[in-house]
Amino acid sequence: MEERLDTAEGKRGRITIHDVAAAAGISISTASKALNDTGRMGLETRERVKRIAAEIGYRPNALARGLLSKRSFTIGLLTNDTYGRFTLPVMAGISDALVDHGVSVFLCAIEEDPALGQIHVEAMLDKQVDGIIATGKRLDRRLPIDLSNLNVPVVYAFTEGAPGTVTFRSDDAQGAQLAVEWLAKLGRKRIVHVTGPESFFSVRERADAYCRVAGEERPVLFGVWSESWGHEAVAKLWSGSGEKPDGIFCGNDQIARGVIDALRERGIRVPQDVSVVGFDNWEIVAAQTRPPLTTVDMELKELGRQAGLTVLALAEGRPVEPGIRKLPCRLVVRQSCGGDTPRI
Amino acid sequence: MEERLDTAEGKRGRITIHDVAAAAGISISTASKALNDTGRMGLETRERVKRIAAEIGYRPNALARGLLSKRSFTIGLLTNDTYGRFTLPVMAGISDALVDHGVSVFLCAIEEDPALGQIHVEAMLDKQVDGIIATGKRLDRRLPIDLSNLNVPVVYAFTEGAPGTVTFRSDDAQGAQLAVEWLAKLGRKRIVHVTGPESFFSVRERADAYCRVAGEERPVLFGVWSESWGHEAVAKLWSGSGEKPDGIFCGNDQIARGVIDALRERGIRVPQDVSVVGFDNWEIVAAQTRPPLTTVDMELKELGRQAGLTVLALAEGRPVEPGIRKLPCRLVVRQSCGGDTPRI
DNA sequence: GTCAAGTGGGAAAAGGTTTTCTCACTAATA
DNA sequence: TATTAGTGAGAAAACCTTTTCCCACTTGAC
Repeated sequence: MEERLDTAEGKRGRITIHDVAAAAGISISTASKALNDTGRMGLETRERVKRIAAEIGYRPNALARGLLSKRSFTIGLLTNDTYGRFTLPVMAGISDALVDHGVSVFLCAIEEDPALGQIHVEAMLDKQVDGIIATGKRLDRRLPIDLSNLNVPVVYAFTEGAPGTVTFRSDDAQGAQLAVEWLAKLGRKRIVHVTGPESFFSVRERADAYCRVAGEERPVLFGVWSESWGHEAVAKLWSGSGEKPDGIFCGNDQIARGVIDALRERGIRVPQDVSVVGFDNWEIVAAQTRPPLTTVDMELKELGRQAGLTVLALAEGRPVEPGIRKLPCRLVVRQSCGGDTPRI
Repeated sequence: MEERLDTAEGKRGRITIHDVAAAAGISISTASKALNDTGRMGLETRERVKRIAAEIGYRPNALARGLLSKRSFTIGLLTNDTYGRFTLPVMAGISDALVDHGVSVFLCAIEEDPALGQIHVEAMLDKQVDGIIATGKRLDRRLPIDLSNLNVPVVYAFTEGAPGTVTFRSDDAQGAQLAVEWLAKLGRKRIVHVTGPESFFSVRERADAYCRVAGEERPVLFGVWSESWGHEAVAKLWSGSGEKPDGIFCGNDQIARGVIDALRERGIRVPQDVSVVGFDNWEIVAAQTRPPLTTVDMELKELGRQAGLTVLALAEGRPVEPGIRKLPCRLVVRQSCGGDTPRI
């Protein structure tokens, strides 16, 4: 018995459906139909074929299948986020959503190089990807390559998309609101916002939401995305003679880190004297600050998951309404604000 | 002219070699041979075909080609490094090396889940990947899945491989030597080593090299991979009554960051009083410390590049000698040690 | 005993490409 | 003139599946 199977496998190369058919003593069409639960045949035949296929370790060749079905069960993920801080969670979400559907993901990091982008896109199209997801490190910038006239569906995630397409992004206004409301709920009255360059769309969006919730007159300090700007901002805030803040909403976790360090250096206690909230929930920063940082998570993994399901829907011809979908952020409570809400 | 081309394209779906043949008034075999520079034909015919193919935007279908050639021009990258700190540079190197050869990369993040790993490996095999590169976050741990009996070549990068295979890793001993020699060259005499858990192979390897260069009697403090351990270690070192160190070689950049912060809090100047070297060159940490961190770079991108070229060689049947290849590290000089060497 | 309907299964085409073989024709040689 | 050698190009097979169509056979009804 075993020997017969070995002989069947003994043929050169991979096991094909021919081997299954031969081992079961039937034709390849019947074998195919048995394995795919299509066509008509005796239940007993069907199950025998399945059993034999499993025994000899048959796995269908996706290339041949794709050639016929015009579906490769493959999608491309294009990113210009070299460092991968945003891309990786998105990628994880996509992969997570699609692995059940047998879809694999090509990852192409194209930096800011249009030529490289072109090469990767062409390679993906040659490989008949069912769709492409474009992602980046900035909501208000496009990838350095035009994806609008491809004959495969394109979905944008965390990067600016073309008109008439689907774009997923985080709801930064809602995230900012979450942060400021949390500070307010903890009784903080003199809240300030220390954030990145005003040229970033999401900076403006977060700042606007902050003003809406905290009050128009509350100060916003624009700067750069670095710890040192956090230090500097604290120096600025504490240099004047006026009232000092008791809550600081930071534009990202790195700034928050700088702020917290600067406060500690001044002997100001976090969270007793001042509460600090970050943005991004970049674990590696947020969890290592002292105290660990309460921060806003953009749910990038969920964003990736939805982008994955959407590109799949488009690939299968299901209708999807174009537009920008804003996904809600989530507040991750650690210890930089005080408050007694249990850790999430 | 344009209209004729449009009509040619007007057929349903993608442009195939049939369209090229039709447009050129020749058979598909001749078209194929013309485009691939094989077979015999008039030079003029060959060039005309190429020109027409370019004009109508023909691109060969990689699925069909792969079906026949048994090469999919696709490889799989398997990683359990969720955060991507090590995987991303490796990925960038692989992609960089292979894009010229028309090879695309499937990225599969499998966490520590063997079942998920199995699913991804099977999906990759179904898609006829030409090879697999396994990478991880730890040199001395295997991925949670056995890749030894696949009928595609497997190369290991920054993770422990199976016997008889090719494994690429960084030369941690050489990297540690680089760091300690640099401290010595700057005149530091009382060097200590603050590092991660002794259970890590690379920790032991770096520590051994450190002892060899700095002297057997120099102290090694094992701990964990975190900033807070860096703080703690400084507290330990400065709590005793003995001579204080003037050079600290840290097991990674996060520890170094903690060490530098702790030193500053004690009013000890870096680099004037104490020089600090890190390990990993994790830009986001190393560049944000104050002062910026001199650290050892493991050249992961180069490692990825070599892994990519190796798996390609194996896929093409070129012989590759099995074994462990250690790639040299590089010292990245910033400002945490002093010294007048220009920034690299 | 004929017809219709239903059932189990196979033959063949299709998908796009590459490769091997074969053929027709020309030019050069014997 | 008859043979050879060389040249340009096409037909067909192969890669592995899926799917459509068809065939042979059985059963039940008339």
